[in-house]
Formats: sequence, structure tokens, C-alpha cells
Amino acid sequence: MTGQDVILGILAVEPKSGYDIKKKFENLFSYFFDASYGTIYPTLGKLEKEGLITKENVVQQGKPNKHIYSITEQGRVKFQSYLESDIQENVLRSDFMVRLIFGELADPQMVAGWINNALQRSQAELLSLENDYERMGPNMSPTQELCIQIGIGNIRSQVQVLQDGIARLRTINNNMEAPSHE
Amino acid sequence: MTGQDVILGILAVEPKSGYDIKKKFENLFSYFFDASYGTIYPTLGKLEKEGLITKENVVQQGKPNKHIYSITEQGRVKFQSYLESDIQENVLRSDFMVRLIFGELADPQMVAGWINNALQRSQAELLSLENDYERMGPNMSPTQELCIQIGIGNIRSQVQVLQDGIARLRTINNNMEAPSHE
DNA sequence: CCTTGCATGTAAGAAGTTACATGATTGA
DNA sequence: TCAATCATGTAACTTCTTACATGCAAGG
Repeated sequence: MTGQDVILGILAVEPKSGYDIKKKFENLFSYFFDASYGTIYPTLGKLEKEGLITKENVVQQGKPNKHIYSITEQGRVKFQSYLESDIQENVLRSDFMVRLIFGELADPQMVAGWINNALQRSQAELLSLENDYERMGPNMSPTQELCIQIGIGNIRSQVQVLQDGIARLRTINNNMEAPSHE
Repeated sequence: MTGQDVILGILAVEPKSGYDIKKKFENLFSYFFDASYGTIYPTLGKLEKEGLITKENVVQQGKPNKHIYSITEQGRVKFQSYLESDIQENVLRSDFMVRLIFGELADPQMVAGWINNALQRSQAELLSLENDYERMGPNMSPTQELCIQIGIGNIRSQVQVLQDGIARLRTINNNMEAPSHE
């Protein structure tokens, strides 16, 4: 699975501009995929050259013009062949967890800061995802619901483990900062 | 955080060969970081050239020679500066979750296959991680324990959500394959 | 006036993977 | 005899990010 496959999939649902696609990544895909404009625009150009999508120039008043891309029959075939390919394993890259491995090499105050920071981020992301689910839930397909449930379950578990971990580390060693109240 | 930072960190704990470092990635880091030999060896060469590590040739009998790398004082300073840098956000790339988003564009039988497959993988990884924790737990630092607890919590949650999801989808639509018993 | 949103793109470079190339030893 | 383990490395390629470049309109 590359950016190409995902972009083609988005256009298989409905025609969109590069800007719209970026929006999709920020909303629907944020917790398990992302791509920047530096990927999106060159990919759209490439897909068009290959005949998998077509471009239409849409003039707007009061706003810049848009290039709306639509998938072709060839594009649909290509996307189906992605769906039939083997599933790639999940890849997680976590700076936070790498640092936990090296915890003994770092100042305990700093480690405490990392953990509190991670907890705060996780709590914020949990709220945000739960909010998305409430807003979009009724419009989601069953598998899209499953997807966001996985995301929410993951973060909820992470928040729990971090809270327990902070409490436990505090008893081992009085180095944890008090959690900040905002 | 790049491969460089992590490799330097591993050598900050104790001297190792490229081969040993790969082993570490497969054992300790598997669920949140990985690097191939194609990253490890060129990185070791670069770090040596920069004076952050030193190489020692170790002759072995019955086995190929090893290049054991040790961190220098300069290397330790560099690694500390990584630890003091801002934490990068977690990045997850999940082909499975991408496909769940496009579930409506795929054959329901195929979707059922994806989910059962993901469940089986998750269950296998859960067993493997729990096993690691049992084996290595007593030798782990408190923050390393926290790290593996996060990993286990994540997968456990994923298994739960997938199991519930399979049951729910089965009531919606009689397309789910019976789980295989191995 | 300043920021946000809308909107498209390029260029340089970082980072990493895959496949290739080599070769001895051990155990089944 | 065959596979796995030990062990190091290169080259070509893919993929993606960051920074740059541009510019209008609306709202506070």
C-alpha cells in the first residue's frame, strides 16, 4: 500500500481535488495514514499520465480554481488489484516508545516529562476521535465504524496504561511531576 | 528520531555488531521500530566517519569475523542531544485500516477474509509479546516495562474490538467466514 | 492589518527498502 | 543434503517530507 493506492481509492468513492484529498487524510485517515501535498500533487499528475484518472478544471468565483480528478475504468481495475493484493503488516514508528527503552540513559525528570506529555497527547487524541465518531458515526459504513473503534480502543488502552504507569513509577521513585491541570 | 538515533542509543548501552543490532530490533523494538541491514550498515559507517563510534575487528573461530562498534564520548553527547529534542508524534501506517475505510468498494467475502486475517495476526502477536514480557520482564527497567505494557494493551484491545466486530458484522450480514481452528 | 482558508505546484534531499553478492559452520 | 545461523556489505530504487513559491478573499 502506497500513497497511490489510497489516493486512487479516495477518487473511487467520488471525484475530488488535491486539496479535498488532503482534507480526507486529516479527517478520516489521520490516525493510521497521512500524505503531504508534496506526495498528493505529484501522484495525481502521475495517475493522470497513466490514464487512471482524468482532470477537469473547475472555475470558482471568489476562490482559486480547482482541478477535480475523477477515476477512469482503468483506474478502478487498478484499485481492485490493490484490494486483491496481500495485506501489508501494520507499521508503527514511535519515538516515545523508543525513548522508554532508553529510559535508564536519561534524566528521570526528563523521562517523567515524556510520559506526562504522552498522556496529555493521548487524552487529546482520544477526545478528538470520540468526537469524530459521534459526529460521523451515523454516516459511516460498518467497516469504517470498526476502523474507528480500533483507533479509539487503542488510544483508550494507551491512556489507561500510562496512568497506571505514572502511579507505579511514582511509588518506585519520587520523580514524577504532578500532572498539570488546565 | 531516525535510525541513527536509535542505533547510537543501542551502542550507548553496550558495544555491538551490526548483526547484533538487527537482533535487538527484532526482539526489543519489533512492535514500534525496525531497520534493515540496508540501513544499519551504512549508518554504522557514517557514525564511525563522524567519530561518534569506533570499530573493532573481532576474530572468531568457526564463525565469520565481527565488527564490534563502541560509542565514543562525542557519540554520547550526540545521543543526549537526541534525548533532549522534541518528541516526534507516533506514526502508524495500517494497510488493514485503510482497507476498512474502503470496505464498501470490496467484495464482502474479501472483507471478511481481511478481518479474520487481522484477528489471527493480532492474536499471534499478542501471544508473542506476552511471552517476551514473561521472559524478559524481570530484566527490564521500569520504563521498558511500561513500553511493553503499552504494546500488549494495544494489541489486546485490537483483538477485542475485532472479535466484537466480527460478531456484529455477522448479524448485519451473513458473510463472515467461520474462524479457522488450527 | 493580520490570520485563516482556499488552492496548486516544484525541487532538493532525507530515509529507507529490496535485491544482490559472498561464504563458512552446524544440525537435522 | 538442505536449511538455518552467523556475518558484512553495496547499489539501485522508491517513497516521502520539507521548504519554497504564489496569490486572492473573507472575517475579525
